[in-house]
Amino acid sequence: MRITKDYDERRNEILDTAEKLFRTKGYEKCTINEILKEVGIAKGTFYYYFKSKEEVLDAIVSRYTDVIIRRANEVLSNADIDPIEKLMRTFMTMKVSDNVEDEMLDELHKTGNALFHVKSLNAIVTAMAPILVKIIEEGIEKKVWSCRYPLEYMQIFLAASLTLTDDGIFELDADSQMSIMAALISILEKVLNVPKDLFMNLFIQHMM
Amino acid sequence: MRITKDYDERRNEILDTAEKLFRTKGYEKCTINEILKEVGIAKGTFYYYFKSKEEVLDAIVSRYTDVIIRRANEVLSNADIDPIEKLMRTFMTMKVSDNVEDEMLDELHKTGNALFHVKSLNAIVTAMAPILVKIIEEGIEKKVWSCRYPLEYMQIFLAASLTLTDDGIFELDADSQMSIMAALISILEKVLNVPKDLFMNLFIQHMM
DNA sequence: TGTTAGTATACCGACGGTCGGTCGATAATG
DNA sequence: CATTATCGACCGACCGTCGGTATACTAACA
Repeated sequence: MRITKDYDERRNEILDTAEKLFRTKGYEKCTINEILKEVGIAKGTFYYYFKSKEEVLDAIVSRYTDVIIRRANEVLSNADIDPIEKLMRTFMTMKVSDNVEDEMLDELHKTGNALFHVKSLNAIVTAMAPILVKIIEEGIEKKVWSCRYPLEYMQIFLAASLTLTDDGIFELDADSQMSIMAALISILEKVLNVPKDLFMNLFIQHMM
Repeated sequence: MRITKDYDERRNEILDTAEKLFRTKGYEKCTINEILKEVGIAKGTFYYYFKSKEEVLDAIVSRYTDVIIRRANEVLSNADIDPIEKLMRTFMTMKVSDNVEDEMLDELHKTGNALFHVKSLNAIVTAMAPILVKIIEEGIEKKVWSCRYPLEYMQIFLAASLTLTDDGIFELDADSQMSIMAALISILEKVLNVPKDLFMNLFIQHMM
């Protein structure tokens, strides 16, 4: 009758299901009862693992941002690649879907989910900006580029790209999003004082 | 016993009260019953004017964005001032508190209000970007500056500044916010290909 | 021109139903 | 037998509905 499971297993079960439902219905619209029904547990069990609905959202946001941060740090600590390549790869780890998870993340934004957007935006900018700054500083030392406001530029870059490419906030078509990406890259070239189209050409290469 | 009022008067009464409460308690935390109690009306009356709580929020967002858009258009259509001055003034109309309303707007962001942020961000970027583009184009014609991606740069500028200076999303101190403003202005100088610190000096003058 | 019947408009508040969250009981585990 | 995990009835707060009512406006008639 009563099914007991390992703590982590059950917890992830709830997390996976909640994420799937948040993605399809949106956080606000999705009820806890729906999650319970889908997982096949009782109310009490849910609240044994999470103390509120919002805590589940936080956990989901963390799962994603942790992955992004980990990847970025791996790139950062790799001594074999030059700063330019590091910068490109770091941005790539945020956008390119090398697995299914990233597409799911896009879905989560679509459902008009303000809270999710704000939470992940904050988490990513706060954690990513310092990593990017280190790459910028590495490039300054190696005379690859120069930069007046490393931290602020990175914050601006991250905030703008995460906000403008979020389908839950702006419903821009693919062309418009590509134009914005091009503009962002050109800004990056300008603030780092590198030759025009240097990053853009590399970006196109990376996309192939 | 029963107090009847003019339609617009009652509607604004509800709007004013709701805004005050959203500002002090936050949109999510504020209940409709609290609004009713404060205004001194019944449930039915509220729903006679608005079909949902969210519709009230939309109306409040519109009230603010409409003012900003109107001011921006006034600046745009003024033939007596040059593009540089137009650009500065337009940005000023968004940030400088020449009346109390703007401070109230800041409060609304503080309460950790994701939905309000997303709604106003969308409204402002969508409406302001095209106006700014016209100013940019005017400057291009008059050979004041040049610009590769007018629309996209303005979208990026607006999205970044509105997001990063929002106390409800990032809790940055005054110094950090000023640094970001400085970085944003320097980006503006770079994307418009004007001399370094041109806008920055004008900005400082405007602040005096 | 004063009266009244009729209509549109603004307003009321009890009620329904949903949903997030609590809690004491209880089954499995070791 | 103690700890851990699970259960589900229950609670209270809240959003939104609905049938009905008071007030203001209009027009027709005396």
